[in-house]
Amino acid sequence: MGTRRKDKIIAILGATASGKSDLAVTLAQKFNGEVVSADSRQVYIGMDIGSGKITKKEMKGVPHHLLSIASPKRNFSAGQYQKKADQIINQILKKSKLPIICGGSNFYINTITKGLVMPSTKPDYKLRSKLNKKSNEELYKILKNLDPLRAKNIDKNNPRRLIRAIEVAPSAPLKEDPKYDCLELAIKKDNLELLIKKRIDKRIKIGMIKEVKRLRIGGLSWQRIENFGLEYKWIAIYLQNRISKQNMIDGILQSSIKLAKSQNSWLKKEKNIYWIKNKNEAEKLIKNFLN
RNA sequence: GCCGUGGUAGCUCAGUGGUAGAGCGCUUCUCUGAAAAAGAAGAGGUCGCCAGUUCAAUCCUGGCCCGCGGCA
Repeated sequence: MGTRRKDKIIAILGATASGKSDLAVTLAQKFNGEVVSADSRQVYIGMDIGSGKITKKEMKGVPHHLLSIASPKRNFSAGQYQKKADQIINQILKKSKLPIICGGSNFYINTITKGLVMPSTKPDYKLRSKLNKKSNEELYKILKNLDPLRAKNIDKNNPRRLIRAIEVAPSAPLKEDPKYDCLELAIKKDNLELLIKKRIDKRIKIGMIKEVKRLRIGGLSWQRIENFGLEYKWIAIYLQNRISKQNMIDGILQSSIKLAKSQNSWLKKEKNIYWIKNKNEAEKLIKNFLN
């Protein structure tokens, strides 16, 4: 009575600017795959250049999923991502093709690779904005009444965690239930700083600033745009004449480097990751894995 | 040259006659429906240089060096 063998999928991980998208396309071509993006910004419509979304041309005919699927006016979440990604992955598997998850939002990736079992309570944004006005102490008190157990080991200084805990209270124990057999490959790359620098210039040249203007004209508040971070944040500040263009570029660079570092340190602690330097190493590992 | 003003953490600056502070950055870490988000911890200083006053000077006094503004 063995458990059913799990379906095999691939995940391409790595810091921003490490070359995930290209590698995913190459591997998809070689192994009859389709790419499932795992990026918390690329899910939004109209956020293309600044989020580094792959272009039609760069896809080289390989189907890509979960890009431009949500309005930037609404919040997207890891839970929504998990549901959609599961659907897509199943569809790809039904076609006997190989799902290749590819992206830099490691929390999103974990919802799939680890099969995080999220609390069933959906985010309640009205409640959140109400709770956002309260101090951490007040939030903690509320949580303590609702869910004393959770209150014991929560980070008391983190309003987002407190608010979510109140939202789902009383919470069930945290669980993981992986649905797939996943080979996780992470790209090891030096010189990220230089790559990021070049990338900023290129993106400005092809209209990244206009893209942000368009978002604003499309009805997003500056606050909302700044919340998206990195290029969106700094360009929005620049467009409000709060900083110079050079400060904007410096800001994007600095935040991007910071992001890359935190992505890498997230990946470093994951046990099941294979670190690869190039596509040959990736191909070998995948061949092995699929046999 | 004269008058004024400033020199304190990598950066922008608070501050006090009694063991040196913040914000940002940096390093490390946390994360179970906002994750490019939200948090935690830590490392960084002969407080421009030299002398004086004082039990004690980053702080008061004098000199010097450097930056900035004005006058000539």
